[in-house]
Amino acid sequence: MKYWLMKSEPADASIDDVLALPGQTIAWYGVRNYQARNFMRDAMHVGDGVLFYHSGCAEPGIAGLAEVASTSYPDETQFDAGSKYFDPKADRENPRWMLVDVRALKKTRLIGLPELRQQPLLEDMQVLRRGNRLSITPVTPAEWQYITHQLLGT
DNA sequence: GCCAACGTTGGC
DNA sequence: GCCAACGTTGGC
Repeated sequence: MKYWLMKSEPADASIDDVLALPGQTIAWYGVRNYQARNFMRDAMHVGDGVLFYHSGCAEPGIAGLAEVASTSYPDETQFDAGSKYFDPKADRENPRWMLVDVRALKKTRLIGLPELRQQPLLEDMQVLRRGNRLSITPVTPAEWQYITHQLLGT
């Protein structure tokens, strides 16, 4: 059992949007970074815990809890010439971009960046590191425990 | 294999 | 809109 933080722009797919989908599940399309892809392809397992993070918005921070809901499979948008995620170098025999399904479990109160940065226990969290741009980062069990229990009271 | 140019992310 | 950080591309 591993834990992850996954960023989504709420204008694109917010925690509310995903909770409103059938099965509360979304294919995590659009990742075009090899490190993030490798996490989905090689390291994630069904049932892994996910912190659903809102980025690129007025109030960036953790907005909900989710879980990995599938093993990895090819991201269809790489083959779609009409998609902004189209990759001309990808082909079906040799897909370049993989994704997993993510199931939203619940919306939480928003834990913003300032609040996260204020916690000594979270000072090494990857998403808080200077210059971090990775849209998927591993979360340690201690960080997960602290966020879900101390900050969210679950 | 080096590295400059360029594009993107994402907080502020 | 700005800008720091960093990944990718492509010429050499």
